[in-house]
Amino acid sequence: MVFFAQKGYTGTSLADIAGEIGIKKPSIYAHYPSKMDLFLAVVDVAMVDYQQCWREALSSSKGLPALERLQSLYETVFNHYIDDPVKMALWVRMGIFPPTDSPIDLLTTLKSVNSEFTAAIADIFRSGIAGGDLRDGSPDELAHAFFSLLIGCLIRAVCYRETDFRASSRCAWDCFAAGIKKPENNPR
Amino acid sequence: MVFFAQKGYTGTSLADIAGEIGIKKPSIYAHYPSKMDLFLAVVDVAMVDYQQCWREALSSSKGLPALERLQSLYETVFNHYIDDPVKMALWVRMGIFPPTDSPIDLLTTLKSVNSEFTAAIADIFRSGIAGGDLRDGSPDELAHAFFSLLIGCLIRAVCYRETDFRASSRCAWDCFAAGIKKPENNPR
DNA sequence: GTCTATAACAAGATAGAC
DNA sequence: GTCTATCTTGTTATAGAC
Repeated sequence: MVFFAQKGYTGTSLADIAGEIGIKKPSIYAHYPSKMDLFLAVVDVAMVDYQQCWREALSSSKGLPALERLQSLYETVFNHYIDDPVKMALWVRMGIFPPTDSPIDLLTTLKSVNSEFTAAIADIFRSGIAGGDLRDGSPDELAHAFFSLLIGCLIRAVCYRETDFRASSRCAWDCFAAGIKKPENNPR
Repeated sequence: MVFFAQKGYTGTSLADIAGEIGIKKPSIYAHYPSKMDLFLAVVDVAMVDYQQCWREALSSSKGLPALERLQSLYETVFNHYIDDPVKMALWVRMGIFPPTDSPIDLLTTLKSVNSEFTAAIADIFRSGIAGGDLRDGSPDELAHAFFSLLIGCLIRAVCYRETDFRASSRCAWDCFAAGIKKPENNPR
């Protein structure tokens, strides 16, 4: 929902939401028992969308060499969010600043959802290092670096909405890719 | 202020703040004409602190070779925030999700503050490329990549508070540094 | 400067008619 | 399911005593 993404949980009133969809405030309670339940339903949709995005990206890139696969994942997830600023803003907000009085621990939930994908990224690094394509290093730390770059680029895109960061984010990836690639063996 | 960082502007009540510092709610109005004025004063402190951090980091690293200077800046700013999670949370929140009903455009203000430092980083890239230390590329895009990695690492640190990301963020920098460095000229 | 008291208001939530 | 009307709570803000 647009309002939760832009104004946050406490900043959004039920009157806002009701007006958006053309009904009056009390009618919301015919669909959701409370504001928090409505919010959690919205978050749930975003969470499923996030998981689908990653799972599809992982399965469709299966078999690629490590570096190309990482780039494919980076680009797929980046494009998934860069084209939908509202979705991205909601996700960033929930991931960093969930409402403090939520009945379930949203941060913990999101982290456990994410752990599936950080583990997958770490595995790709592991196999790339084992295969000699990638420079040696800790797979977990490298996965952290991967995610840091990705969310850093996405967040700058949220923040500077008027600028198109596609090219710059591609540049960021190119630098990172050059840094994780195993240096060519100098002939002789 | 702790509450603004943790619960945001709308999520923070004046009663919270008054209780924190040991006075009663109405007494706040002896110091600030409104809640928003109080908030803007807090933001102003954070903004000055941010500028000081960057300006000191820039001046104390003056004269270093481009790559070392970039690393010095990265580490200085990272450490400045990693040691103070509240300060970091406030800064991230204001930078991404400022209150929507602020009388001044906080996002624009922050961006103009930041433009001084993105320009400085781009200049360092420019001179590093000219001097042959760094790989060729667009200085502005490289500066974007630098900031993306930095705030990505910081935001992951906000999010996963229980994990110490110092080592991992150093790893992220090492990858990036290896990627922006000019490849050694293969002898022969 | 800080307090008690209170006004004015907005927001979440509920009851009951249609 | 949706509405009007109402209740309750929490919050900003002000007035006036100490």
